[in-house]
This record gives sequence, C-alpha cells and structure tokens, in this order.
Amino acid sequence: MKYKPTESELEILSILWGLQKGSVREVHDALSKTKDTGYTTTLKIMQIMYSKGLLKRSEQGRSHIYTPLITEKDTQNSLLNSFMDSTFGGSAKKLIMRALGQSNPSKEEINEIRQLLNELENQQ
Amino acid sequence: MKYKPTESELEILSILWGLQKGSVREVHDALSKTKDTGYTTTLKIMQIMYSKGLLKRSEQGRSHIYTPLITEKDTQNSLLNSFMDSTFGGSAKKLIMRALGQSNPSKEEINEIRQLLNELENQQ
DNA sequence: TTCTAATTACGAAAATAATCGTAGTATTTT
DNA sequence: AAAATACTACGATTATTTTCGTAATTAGAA
Repeated sequence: MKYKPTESELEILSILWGLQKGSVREVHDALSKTKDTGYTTTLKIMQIMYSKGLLKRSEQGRSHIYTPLITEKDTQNSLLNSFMDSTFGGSAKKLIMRALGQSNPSKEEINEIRQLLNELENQQ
Repeated sequence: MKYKPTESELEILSILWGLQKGSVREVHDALSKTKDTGYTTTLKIMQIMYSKGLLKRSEQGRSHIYTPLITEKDTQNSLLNSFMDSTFGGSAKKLIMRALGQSNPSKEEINEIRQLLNELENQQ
C-alpha cells in the first residue's frame, strides 16, 4: 500500500481507474488526448507496471486487458502523505489551509467541508 | 513563479528557508540529520541550484553563503497545484477532504479551518 | 614554514524514468 | 494468397537527477 508511482505511471493508472480496465490501445487513445506520446511508449510503461505488480492482465485475443492492482484511494493517500511531508513539513493543517486559500470553493463545497469538520470533531 | 524543484532541491530549499541563508556546510550538516549523503553531493546540488537561478550567493572568506531566490510560499503553491492536478484531478475539495480525513486535526486546528471557511464565504 | 583541514570546481558515473525503433506474429482486408 | 494492419516483446537510447571522487586552492594549526 506504499507504492509511489511515477508521473507516467500515475497518468496511466488514472485512466485505468476511470475505465476499470483497458487495453494498451484504449489507454493510449485516452492518454493521447492530453499528451503527445508514442504507442510503444505507453505499451512499455504498462509492461513495466505489470512486471512491478501494479497491474494485472488477461489475454483477449492477441491483446492484453490490464487492470490496476492498487486502488485510487490507497495511491492518493500514499502520495498525499509523501507530498505533505516533503512540501508542508508534514503539516496537514498547513496544506489544507493553503489549498483552501488557493482554490475558490463554492458555498456547497464549503458546507461539505464544514460537515466533515463536524464529524471529525464528534469523533474525538 | 512556476519552478518545480526536484526532491533534493526541495530538501535544501526547506533548510535554507529555515535558516534564511547558509553555507554549504551549514546546509549539509542540517541535511545530514535526516539523510545519509556526502558533502560534495550537497555542494553540487547547491551549485546547480545557483546556476539555475534558484539561489544567489555571496562570498564570505573562501566559502559561499547561499540565499533562496524563490519563496517558500510561491514554491508550495506551485507544487500544490501540480500535485492537485496529477493526483486529485485538479479538485481542491477532494484533496482537502482527503487530507482532513487522513490527519487527526485537533479542536484548535478544526476551529482555525472553520474560521478560514467563514472568511472565504464572506468574500464571495 | 610545513602540514592539515576546509572549501570550491568539475567531470564522470550511477540510478531512474521516459521514449522510441525494430522485429516478430497474428489478424484482417483486398 | 498477398498486403496491410494491429499487436507484443524488447533492446537501446535519451533525459534527468543524484552521487561521488579528485584536483586545486586557501586558511589555519603545529
């Protein structure tokens, strides 16, 4: 649960989390919308991810269908912790307040966050 | 205001932001507390940062005193934006709520965040 | 003065990540 | 059947970052 994917791996994981599963072609097509990259580059990275145990795959005809073996949430949590440590000295409060100040949360979002704060307070 | 320092550069910047300014020796000594690394490695990275314009330096005797040319806040903001994009699909709300859920904020921290929410709400 | 310690400069190697070309196969189209 | 197309496998290259060894220089100590 501690794996920190590289930038390229994360892009591919994000697509696969959205699709649930997909072939290299499907992932590459989605990736191409935002990134100018070659098919074999996507293929290679997915093969590496497979060999690392980040993805599993099944045969379908002569191609492979890949599925993530790590969840979006676990990965986000792991990346969040390491980002919080490296950039905000481990302080969640600093990070949160900065993100709040930077973004322009809508009334609804503000209320959702308030709601969560209340829940957290009651847990204590 | 857009520069994204590498991991090693960020470690050094963090130390220099704390010290305001410092020699390679001072930075290296601080860094050594948490990281097993050679003196010339620290030196080299600081020289690279200088050549990139991340640090300025002045002569002091036969050594150099380095000062960051980018602020902690600007750097955090820039890193935060890129992290939010890559890991939380650009959603500040998702990031904030996850960070809140992950950390165990104290009552005081919760209230500080509430305060900020109120201010943000009034700005709208 | 001579030796030791501290410092910078810098090249080069090591480590990691990303990219791509080519070959080999299999499928589909003409 | 032949040609075009779509895959995978995989080595090799490129790019970036990190690490370190060595040489040169200067200051301070013995």
